[in-house]
Amino acid sequence: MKELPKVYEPQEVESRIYEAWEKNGCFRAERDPQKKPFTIVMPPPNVTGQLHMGHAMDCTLQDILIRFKRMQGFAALWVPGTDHAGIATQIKVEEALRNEEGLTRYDLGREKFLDRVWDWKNKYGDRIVAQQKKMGASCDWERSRFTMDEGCSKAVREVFVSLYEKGLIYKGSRIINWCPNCVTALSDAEVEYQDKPGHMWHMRYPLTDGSGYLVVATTRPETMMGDTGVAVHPEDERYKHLVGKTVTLPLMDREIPIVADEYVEMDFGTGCVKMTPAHDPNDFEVGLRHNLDTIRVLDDNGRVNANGGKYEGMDRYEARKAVVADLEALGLMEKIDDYSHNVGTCYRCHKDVEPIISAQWFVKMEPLAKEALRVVNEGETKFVPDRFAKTYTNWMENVRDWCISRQLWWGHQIPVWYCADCGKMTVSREDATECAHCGSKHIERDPDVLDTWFSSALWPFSTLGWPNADSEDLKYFYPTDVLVTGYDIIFFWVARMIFSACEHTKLPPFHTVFIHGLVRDDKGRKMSKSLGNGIDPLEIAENYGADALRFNLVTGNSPGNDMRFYTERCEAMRNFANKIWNASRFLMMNLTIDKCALPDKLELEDKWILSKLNSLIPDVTENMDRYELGVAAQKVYDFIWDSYCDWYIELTKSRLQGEDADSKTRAQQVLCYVLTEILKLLHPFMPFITEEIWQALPHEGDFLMLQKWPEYREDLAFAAEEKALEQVMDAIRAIRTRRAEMNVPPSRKAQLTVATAQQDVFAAGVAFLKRLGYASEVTIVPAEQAPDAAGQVVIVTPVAQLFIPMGELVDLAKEKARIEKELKKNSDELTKLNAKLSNPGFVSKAPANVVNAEKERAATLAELVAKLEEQLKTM
RNA sequence: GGGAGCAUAGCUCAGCUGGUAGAGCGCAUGCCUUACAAGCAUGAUGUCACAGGUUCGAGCCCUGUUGUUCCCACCA
Repeated sequence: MKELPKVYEPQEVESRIYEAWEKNGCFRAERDPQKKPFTIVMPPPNVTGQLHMGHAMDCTLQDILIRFKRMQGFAALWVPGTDHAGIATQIKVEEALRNEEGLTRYDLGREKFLDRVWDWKNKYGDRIVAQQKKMGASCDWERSRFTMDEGCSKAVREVFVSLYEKGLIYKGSRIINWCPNCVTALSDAEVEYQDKPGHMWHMRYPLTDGSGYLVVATTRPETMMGDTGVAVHPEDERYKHLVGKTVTLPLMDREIPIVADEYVEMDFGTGCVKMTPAHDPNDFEVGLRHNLDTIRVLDDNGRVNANGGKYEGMDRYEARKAVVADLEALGLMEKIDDYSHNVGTCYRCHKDVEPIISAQWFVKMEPLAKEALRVVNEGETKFVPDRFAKTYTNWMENVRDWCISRQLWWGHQIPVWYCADCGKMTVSREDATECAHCGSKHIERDPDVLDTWFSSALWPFSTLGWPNADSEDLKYFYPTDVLVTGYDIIFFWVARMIFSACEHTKLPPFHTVFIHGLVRDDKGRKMSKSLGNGIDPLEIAENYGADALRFNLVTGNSPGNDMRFYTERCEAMRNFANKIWNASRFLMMNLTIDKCALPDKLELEDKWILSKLNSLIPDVTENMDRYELGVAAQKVYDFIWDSYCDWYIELTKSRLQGEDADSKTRAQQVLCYVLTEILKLLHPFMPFITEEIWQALPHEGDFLMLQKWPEYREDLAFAAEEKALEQVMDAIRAIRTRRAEMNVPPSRKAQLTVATAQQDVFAAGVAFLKRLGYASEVTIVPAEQAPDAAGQVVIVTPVAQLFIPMGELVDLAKEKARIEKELKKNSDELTKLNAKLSNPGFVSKAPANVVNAEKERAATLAELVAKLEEQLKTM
């Protein structure tokens, strides 16, 4: 027998096991008509990113589900892949370019720059995959995809063109969110609002006729050069008479109209609002209604442009200062209040976003949202936990058109060509060489690329071969089953996948969206680079083992809720792994059999553990089916540590070390059988250590990960035996408690007399009472033949009285006090119970099994109370 | 302004369809009992935020209150 180390060493085991799985094709999903498919597509991480704790959790949850389903006999496919992550990746490469060579992307030009990005992608693209492998991810790596690979690109092209042809993609000039730092448009979802302290400037705009001035209140004085009107509420008595007149825009000396619009709130500010249609979405709308000019005053870099008069060339913050100073100098600044307000910032660089009017491409959302809402409302796609369905529908009901063009180079370039001759657009699935309208060769491709999420939105079907309708994978594995992701990208991604799939495949992409929370640091803060409070999952895996990390990430929190990450908790999980390791080590040290089949004869403790295991199996399976992974894991944990290790192994020791060879073999068989079943139940959570141990045990088949998930067995339900042994265990616990209270060391054995009506049960438990109850000798007598209590310690359990002659060790007064305390506790409980049972409402309305259970409990309590009272009398 | 979550042991959190309040860590006491001191045994600690209601019975269901966190929208 191999000598195993006392302490489990995960590092060596994990890499070796993973390699073995991979080499033997354990992760490969075959299309098997005999099996049902089960498919998960992985949320593709940024190709140049690194695995963080959130990924680790996401990865673990998916791996648990996929391993569970694989063991249940499904053709389980987990499609991995990475995302090109437009802005993020481009920024990184630009940074490197600047730092290493002092160049900008413009210095290189588009083509050469893109070559650089691909180099970067090829260099770092495998890093995240390696990290996922460390976590134990059982993906089908051969089906790995990238959002810009050929197939995905084809899908993107197809979707763009078909949406365009249906009129669901259009180009238009709208107010969009513009990041002057990233120099691109952003979608609404990519803007994060932050409360920032600022000011409310009250500025005087003189009436052109010289009859006074209006005061407008604004938080953004630097946009005033683009003002093309002042709006007041039509009902506002203060300003009604001025509507139709004009004011002269200070500093620009331009005459602009005063218009009436319901948009203005009379109670806010001064009731007069400056209108800057080119730089504010609301002003833009008002501008449309009143035919106001649109004057853009900021350029793409956030600097004042030629329309900004003398401020041209200043950046937006300089311009603000200058405008304010000039107005003050002119006596036009009425007052400045402190005012904090929400400012939109770029989700990438966190710089302030500018609303700017710009010609961009949009997806028309309303028609798409309809079906996307229906599938969720009608339950074709369910959210777990279901409260997130509300988050989803809320967003979908109010969704605005999606700005999909980005002024970047890295991404899917928009498949539209503009003709220099006829001015028309050619929108094409293939690269165009001539104008589709006039045949001119003078065409130029739209330089913009698509929002990264445009391609991610197609991920569930583009990875399976769509738009190729003949794709076998698509036919077999699509629609997928479960999508696992954090609640933070429901809008970015989940929503867009659902409407895209509904539109292009006519099916919802998955039936379940399993949402998890964020992993936070131990103080409850979000882990972030800027705070420097991130914990590297790989470092944790290195120190405690990937199994321990995984277990930590799924236990102790419930679906959809954030969790705090405590490194100390990993220690506890590592200890658990070690516990299993040592239990297995013990078993292997005692193993003389080469098969784990159950014996035909079972003893009391065998039936007890088998029966408990038997009820654990459907219990855990049900939790898994309901995505209550943490609860399932906890139950397996408890069973292993408490039932198997602390009790069953201890109960078998006397047999393993005893003379009876048959009994010894049978004990080994049951130990081995139960351990094997446990390893299966635990495998999805802790794949490495379970596989390692299973390989060392007698087994059939090649890998634990390909074994069949345990099922309930009618022939292994032993309710009576289970209950019987519990009675002995109760006695053992009672003895231990008393001895501990009296500070008797375990080494000091004592004689034990058991007076009970359950003589058979206790007879079967003699060995246990000796070993675990520290009895030197055990005598069992009928209940009515209980010995004289004088000079003995008497311990009362509901089914037995235990007598131990160690009077000299006992402090009588203390003992009496203790019994009185116990008596009180039990009689109080009994009183409560009796009150309940004499309540006619309870007896008549509560279900019969509940009433019976309570009656039974009252009976045993009454017996216990009587015995305790009797015992007190003798003292 | 709209929506959602959370409030349970000293700390972090579980608690499934209402039926005797749990875990891990920490704490206390005793044990090197030849699988494991990363362990074993035993123990202490709860007005389940507050106030009502439904029910025979509420940590769980309903209403309201307070505190707290988050999401969405956004008034210049």
